[in-house]
Amino acid sequence: MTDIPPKYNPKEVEDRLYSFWESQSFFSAKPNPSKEPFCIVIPPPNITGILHMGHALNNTIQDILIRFKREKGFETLWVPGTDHAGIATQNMVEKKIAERGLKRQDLGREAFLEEVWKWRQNYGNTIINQLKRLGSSCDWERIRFTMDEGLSNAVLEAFVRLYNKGLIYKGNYIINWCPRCQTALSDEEAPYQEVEGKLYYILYPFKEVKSEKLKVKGGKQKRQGVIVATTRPETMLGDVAVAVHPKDRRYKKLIGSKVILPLMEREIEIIADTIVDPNFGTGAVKVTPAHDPYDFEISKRHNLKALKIMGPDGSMNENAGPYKGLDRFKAREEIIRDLEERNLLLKTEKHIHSAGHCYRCHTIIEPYLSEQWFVRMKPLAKPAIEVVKKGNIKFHPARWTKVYLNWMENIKDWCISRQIWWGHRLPVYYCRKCTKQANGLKAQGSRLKGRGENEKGVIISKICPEKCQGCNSTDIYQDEDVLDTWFSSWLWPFSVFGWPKSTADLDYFHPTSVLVTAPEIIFFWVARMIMAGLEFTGKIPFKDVYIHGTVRDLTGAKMSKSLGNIIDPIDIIEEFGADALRFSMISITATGQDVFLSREKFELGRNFANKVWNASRFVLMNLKQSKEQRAKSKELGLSLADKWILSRLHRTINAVTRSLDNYRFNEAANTIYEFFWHEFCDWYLELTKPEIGLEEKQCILFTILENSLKLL
RNA sequence: GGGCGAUUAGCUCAGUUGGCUAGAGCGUUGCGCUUACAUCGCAAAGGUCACAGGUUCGACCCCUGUAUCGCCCACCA
Repeated sequence: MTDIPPKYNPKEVEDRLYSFWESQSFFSAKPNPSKEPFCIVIPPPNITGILHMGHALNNTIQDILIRFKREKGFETLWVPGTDHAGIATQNMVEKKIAERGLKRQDLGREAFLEEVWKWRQNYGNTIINQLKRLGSSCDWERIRFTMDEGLSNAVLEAFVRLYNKGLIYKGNYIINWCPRCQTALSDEEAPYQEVEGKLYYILYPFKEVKSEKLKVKGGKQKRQGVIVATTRPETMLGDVAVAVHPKDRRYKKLIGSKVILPLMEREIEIIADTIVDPNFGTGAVKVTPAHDPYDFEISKRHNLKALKIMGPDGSMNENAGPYKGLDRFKAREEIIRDLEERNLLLKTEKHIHSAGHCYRCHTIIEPYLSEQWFVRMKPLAKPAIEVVKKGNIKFHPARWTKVYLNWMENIKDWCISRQIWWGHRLPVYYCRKCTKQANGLKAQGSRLKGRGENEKGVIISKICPEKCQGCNSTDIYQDEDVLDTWFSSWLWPFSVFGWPKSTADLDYFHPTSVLVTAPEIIFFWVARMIMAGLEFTGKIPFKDVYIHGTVRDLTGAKMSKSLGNIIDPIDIIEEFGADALRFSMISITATGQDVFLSREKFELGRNFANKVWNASRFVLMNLKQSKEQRAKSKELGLSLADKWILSRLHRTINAVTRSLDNYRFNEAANTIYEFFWHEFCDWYLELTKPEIGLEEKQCILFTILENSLKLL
């Protein structure tokens, strides 16, 4: 803004411009039983986060909805907050103390957590402040955090209830393990990505074949052993069998015979299992129960023991013989070299396959056998499928319904324990005496727990029990693990209102009205909230789910720090203004479509904001009357132009309302843009200039301006 | 392997109940500093709406198939 005319008093105009914002009491909605409320809970961004364009889009949409409903006279509430982001935050703080040469183990659990809370104190509000800068009209008095006392209480309550219903169990299974973060992850936290790897063909010689005599040439190989194909040769150290399809002619006769596991020189059996696809590789699969989920299944069917060859950090352990201590990828190299030396590596071919990656640090995850806690999901999914099928919860655009249902119908149990320190610690306690006994029995092979049965010496309780109910011992300790962050997020729509306590807020604002989020969050959060809502409150948590597109750069890549293609919303706010940012985003984002951003695209909003500013300035600088006087001069003769612009205004109001009712935000934005710029400014304002001194003209100008700003 | 989305002006994209001479922003060309705005105004050029069939009085929009690009999911040893 340069060259402001001298007669124009910027302060005065600004005061006028914003006066009607202030005249409305937006915030701190209170339960008002006589009115139907409109309520949104913000998808809690994580406390390590900084505002990115996805947030900007998401919050702008919510802000539009909430302001729209306010304008329509609803009692509105928009609850903001953050989640504690267990793994991400812990990584952040670990990095910070590493600068002092410390590991979290050096500090110990308690001192480390103090560091985390300190970190949160200093940095945890960054994103909240950024949301404020964006202009989100949340109820900032009500800001919530998943580690707050009330919300933590809800987490423990939920765990105990599910456990008592037999919906939480502990078990030894293959889970996704991040060797860098050294914790278990849920399936959703380990998204599959394509990796260019290799498929190694390895000969497992028959028992009778002396390995020193091996001469591998041409067709002779088959007579000397079985060839298996693998992408992860290092796991062969933990092989306990070779599996073939029972009907595979090539191998039928071999079932039951033995081969020698190379390098380890162990005897393993050839077994038959229908899970094996005869058309892949050689049709023979090495079976590594401790390091592959499907091999684990096979091992259960054939009663094979699982042999773990890797430690939690992804390095080889004492079962790996000479490879002990090597990192998994280093071990792979050495094993390949050793196999080559022995003429056992027959072929290597390029192979593109998918591997899970840690969603926090992008390390390739390791399928890893370990004892974890799980939520049994099928029973929770059933009612959550029904409410969507019945239309009690609607997705916008509707196509996401199918995605949701498909996932829900194939849902797997949810691994909820994490081997980190920052988070809600499991409300699980053990009596040292009883568990010792139980472990003794386990070692003798007796089966101790069934589905939902209490393991001996295990106490599930929100508070630490004073003594063991079994043996009265007071030697009690708590499980070391914490819960998946999403185990607190899935309670969000009612935990923010005080659940499990029954509160007036909960009664009035829950279920909420609409949930606005990105597609990748459907599984993480939306589906789980629906399940939790039905399970714990008996109600759906929201009626509408609006799924907006993903923000991408011009090449279509998702914006991410690692790609370096981020456009920082704060930069845009500083250069163009928050209104320009928000208006641009909305007007270029078609319903549910991904949005491809570049810096230049924000010029659209900047230019429009500038137009609005100048038009407002022009109207207000010519205004002579007070608001009260203007109200008095209502009944005036209207010219054709006056009637025209007023009719266009009302048409615009109707069109914008209709668009917003149908979640068609870009349409609404473009409607008001078109009206304000090309009808109001280009025509009416110009037409009025000669008569600007007339009271009735000023009156109409002000009316149009005020209503346009309200629409905007 | 399954599911989904996209394909419209030089560029980026809108276009929901099938009825237009198919629209916008940016860019381009010409003119314009008329006391809100050059982050502007006026005017103009620019499209066989991916391709091939079909339904219909009428299709950018509905149906079938093809091609290209992208995304998500899946037990790719």
